[in-house]
Amino acid sequence: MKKSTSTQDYLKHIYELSEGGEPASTNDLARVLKVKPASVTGMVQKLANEKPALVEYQKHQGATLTPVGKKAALEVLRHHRLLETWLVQTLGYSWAEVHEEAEKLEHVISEDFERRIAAALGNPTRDPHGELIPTPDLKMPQDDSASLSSLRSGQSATILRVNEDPNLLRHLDELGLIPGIRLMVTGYSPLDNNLTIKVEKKSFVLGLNITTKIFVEVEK
Amino acid sequence: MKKSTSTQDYLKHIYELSEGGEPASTNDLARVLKVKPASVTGMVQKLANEKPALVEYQKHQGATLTPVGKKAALEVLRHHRLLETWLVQTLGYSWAEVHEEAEKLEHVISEDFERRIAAALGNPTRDPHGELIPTPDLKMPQDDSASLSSLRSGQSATILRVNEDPNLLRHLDELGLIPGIRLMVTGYSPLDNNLTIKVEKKSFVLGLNITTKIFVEVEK
DNA sequence: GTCAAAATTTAGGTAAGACTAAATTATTTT
DNA sequence: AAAATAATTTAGTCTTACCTAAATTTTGAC
Ligand SMILES: [Mn+2]
Ligand SMILES: [Mn+2]
Ligand SMILES: [Mn+2]
Ligand SMILES: [Mn+2]
Repeated sequence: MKKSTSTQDYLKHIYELSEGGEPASTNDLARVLKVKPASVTGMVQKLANEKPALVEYQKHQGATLTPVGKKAALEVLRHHRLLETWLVQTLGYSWAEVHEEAEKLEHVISEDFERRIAAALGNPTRDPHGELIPTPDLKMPQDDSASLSSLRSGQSATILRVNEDPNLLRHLDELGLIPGIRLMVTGYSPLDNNLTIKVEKKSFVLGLNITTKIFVEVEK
Repeated sequence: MKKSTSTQDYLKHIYELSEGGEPASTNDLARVLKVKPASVTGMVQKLANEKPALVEYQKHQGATLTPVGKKAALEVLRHHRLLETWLVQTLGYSWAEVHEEAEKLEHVISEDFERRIAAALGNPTRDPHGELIPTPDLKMPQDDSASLSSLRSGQSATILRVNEDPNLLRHLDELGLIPGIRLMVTGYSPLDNNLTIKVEKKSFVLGLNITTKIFVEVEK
């Protein structure tokens, strides 16, 4: 029942690509997995014919996960996000550096290792990017964050998560807008949806392009 | 140039089996690698035909490492031993539990990861079992330890390493005879080569079967 | 609704690295 | 020195997961 590295990566990426409701297309999977579309077709057909089936697949309609496949995907995702958190906390990796390392380690660590790092980290619920970490019984917790773009003047909030786009990440890192930081909205421009936000003593004006990609917990 | 997990394990075990001077035999490799002898023949032939060659191989004569193969073997061994040290130090693994975990991780960590854990541990020279860790430039350090069996009454020493035999390990663990412990020889029996040793306030009499498998640094 | 472009699938191959069964070579025993 | 036993190698398969090239299906522009 132990799944290959390849299978685990397929399941993880099918999970991520189909989170929005749409099945993951052959082409999109090929892109994120860095293999040819023809290879993806072969692999999803195989995963759909396993017993029990890991994916639901109809020709030309893309792939979604069965409950069994989803468990397996969340297992890998839990490993990945715990590992990223742990590499950052204990080995001084930067936010940006951890991904590749976790991408390889996620497939080889034992359940014991998983429990040990989770415990050592105090059973965190989010990774360094702010992504939710699946629970030990492999459920994805409900995301209670709100988009920064939905806030208005006077509201305060703490950053939980930012989109993983590397360019955005670097930009926000320079501004100090990273998970854990507290901010306050001091202005809103209805015409262009710009928000003025204040962090510590500094203020920035941010466009919709940015504010929709920052997720926060609003103070009541 | 990046070597497969399989190749890395072959090289590591050829290194270990041929440390005594004799080439590693097909059968012995099959045993430690948990693979059939026929598979070993195929693989060592392949490794001998790589350019540059990783092993020296003559039909029926077993395999030894070329300088290139030896570097690669020491690389894996360094990873393995650093990982074991680190898992014990930072995640509370016991002495006995680490091996399997390190066996898988050794093949996937980056050089950056290696440097980070080495630095975090203070660049250790021995792993938790007391085995020497290859240096960053992949040389095996000179082993300056002496067998406990060579000591005589009045000499004091610190345990550096014990043989990895699981039964012996458990026994010595109960007696508190583990790397780092200081002991003194208080008696020697020429007829059976038994040694009486004192650790803290306790004394034990140990036979040659045990004393030849404990390695120490003698105090001058 | 037709038709070209884009996406997807099929068919046929390759490379690693394992296995089994049979053949060969080496080592012991007598 | 021959026979028996043990170790090793060869030959032929299998599985996994990739690839390319060609065929097909779907979609979007007119
Ligand atoms: Mn991965
Ligand atoms: Mn797990
Ligand atoms: Mn290994
Ligand atoms: Mn290394």
